[in-house]
Amino acid sequence: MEKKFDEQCYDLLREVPKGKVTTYKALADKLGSKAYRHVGKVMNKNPYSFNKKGDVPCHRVIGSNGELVGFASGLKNKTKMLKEEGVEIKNGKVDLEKYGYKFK
DNA sequence: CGGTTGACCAAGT
DNA sequence: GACTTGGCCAACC
Repeated sequence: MEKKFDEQCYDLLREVPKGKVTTYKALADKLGSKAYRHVGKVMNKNPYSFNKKGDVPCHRVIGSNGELVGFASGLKNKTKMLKEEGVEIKNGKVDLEKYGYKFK
């Protein structure tokens, strides 16, 4: 057990390419847990912001239904960033079928 | 060790 | 269709 659940979340998140998004549920599920909540909590504290060396695109993480749930810097900002990356957002929602990244 | 906390989710009212 | 409740899991105090 080298990495904590938190760090695994970050690692998985780093895997998400630009222009794609993932869900808290997918992350937790991929890690073999249902700690959706914990993922968000960790992201909120996120020791690595995508703006820092950690390069963790926390803004690419959204709700399970493709709906943007929350963001420390403001949901508006999150939406904007995603749009900048090429993700089409309708009414604060993302098309998971198109932009939802699937982990291997 | 027990209780609190979360950027959640699904179901119920 | 908007709001409330319960549940789930791991980290933190």
